[in-house]
Amino acid sequence: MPTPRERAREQTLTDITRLGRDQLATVGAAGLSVRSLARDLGVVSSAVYRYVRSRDDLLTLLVVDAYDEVADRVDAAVAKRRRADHAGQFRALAHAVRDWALAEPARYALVFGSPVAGYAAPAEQTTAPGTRIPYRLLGILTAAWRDGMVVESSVSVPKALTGDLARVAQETGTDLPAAVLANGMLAWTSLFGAVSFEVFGQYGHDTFTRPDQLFDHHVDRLVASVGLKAR
Amino acid sequence: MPTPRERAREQTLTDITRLGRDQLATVGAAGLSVRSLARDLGVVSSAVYRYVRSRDDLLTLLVVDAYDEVADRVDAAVAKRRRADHAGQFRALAHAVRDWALAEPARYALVFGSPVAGYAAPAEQTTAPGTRIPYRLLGILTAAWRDGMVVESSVSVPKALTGDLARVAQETGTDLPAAVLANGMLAWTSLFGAVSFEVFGQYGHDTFTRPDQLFDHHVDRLVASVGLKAR
DNA sequence: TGTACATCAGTGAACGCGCGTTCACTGATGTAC
DNA sequence: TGTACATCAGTGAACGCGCGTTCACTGATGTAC
Repeated sequence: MPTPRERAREQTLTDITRLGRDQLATVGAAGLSVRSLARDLGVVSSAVYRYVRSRDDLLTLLVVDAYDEVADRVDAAVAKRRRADHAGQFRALAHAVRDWALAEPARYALVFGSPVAGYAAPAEQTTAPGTRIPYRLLGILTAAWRDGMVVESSVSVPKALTGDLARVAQETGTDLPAAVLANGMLAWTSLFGAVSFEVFGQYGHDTFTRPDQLFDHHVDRLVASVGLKAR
Repeated sequence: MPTPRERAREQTLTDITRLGRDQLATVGAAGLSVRSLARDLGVVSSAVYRYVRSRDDLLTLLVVDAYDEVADRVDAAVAKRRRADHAGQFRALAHAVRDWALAEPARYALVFGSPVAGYAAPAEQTTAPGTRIPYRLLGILTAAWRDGMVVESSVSVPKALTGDLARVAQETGTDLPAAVLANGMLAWTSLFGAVSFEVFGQYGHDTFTRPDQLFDHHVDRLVASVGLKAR
């Protein structure tokens, strides 16, 4: 059982994360400041250093927090679909990413937008949470493939890519053929392109009255492009 | 003919733009500073205010500069292809964007990445340069359509989008059918998704030994998805 | 061509503000005997 | 159960640095007569 001190520490860390999220939303990652967070926390600035080693460390905390939250949403959304409904799972993943991104644009920008100048996310801490969504996508495609629910692509993959794709397939333990794996990666980047355009306002704010419908349409096309058969 | 004073002013504005680009590359848009730019320029900080009204104004200058430079590269690349080679023009556009983005990641991030916290680009100044590339893409597709070089899409567009698409078509003066226009927009967002993933390092820096080949493959798929026939 | 005046680039000081990080410290909480 | 000691959260001062913007000014360049 945790001691009162341990519980207090846990609580303070939670508060720091929450206030850090708020700061991201108002001043952005580059403007994130230990001193200002300390003020919000009602504590002297040096006290924050009991919890994070440095400003960069605080940023890493928020990066991991953001990655984990989107991935949790994705997992929850995918889990609601029937195991055999691979296309539905793919759609659920896409919509979960979009919904979270629209609700949390600053945190989306932190992990999927432009890099923060002068900050490099430490791979040991961010790789695992950062790869959860692509791994989930890969898992959905692999299951669909095993169930015979992927129409094999007639498009041939350039020779220069087959080596890399074979390595990726081996590292991730999938038995997808190279062409399908490549399609999956393209769908993945296209998905984030669509979400980024909408979240970052590239479309112009009044071009589409129903951006959700445009997104649906895009996802439909992506489902088709990876060859996922409807259930 | 310009007076020496006018030429000097022109030269200083050019220097400010160049030094601003350098700052973007090292400290990012959020870190861009009038004082530090003044130091680089060898001048007292208040002198810069003879040339830009404020820090935000400086940022706008750099946004316009970046938009215009990519668009110039795109125009030059497209112009090298034969008028009837629509698919080739599309590919040229895509590669010009990617080449520029890889050469100028900070400026690419400024205009196509996450928004800069606390800064809103003034529409009057940035809309025209910012729409050059999508307009060019639209022009390529429209010419191809008129030449009968687009296979009509069998995909139907959701009803909720037809109104918006008709308005876009009218405003831009294209006679593309809604389905092709929609395909063009999706290709456009997917293109920037692919470039952003590569420039922002989302793939992991050693996943693909030949990222150019992956991009080629992606562009091939986009050409097919909009229905552009090979020449 | 010469002179008086207007324009404008750049100076230097100032205002009021922010930042990350270190360090010696106080006092409360936790633990081992 | 009580006491001595260790741990650790939070303080407050300090270091050395940065920022945007305004303002009265000097002196060079440009222009109108």
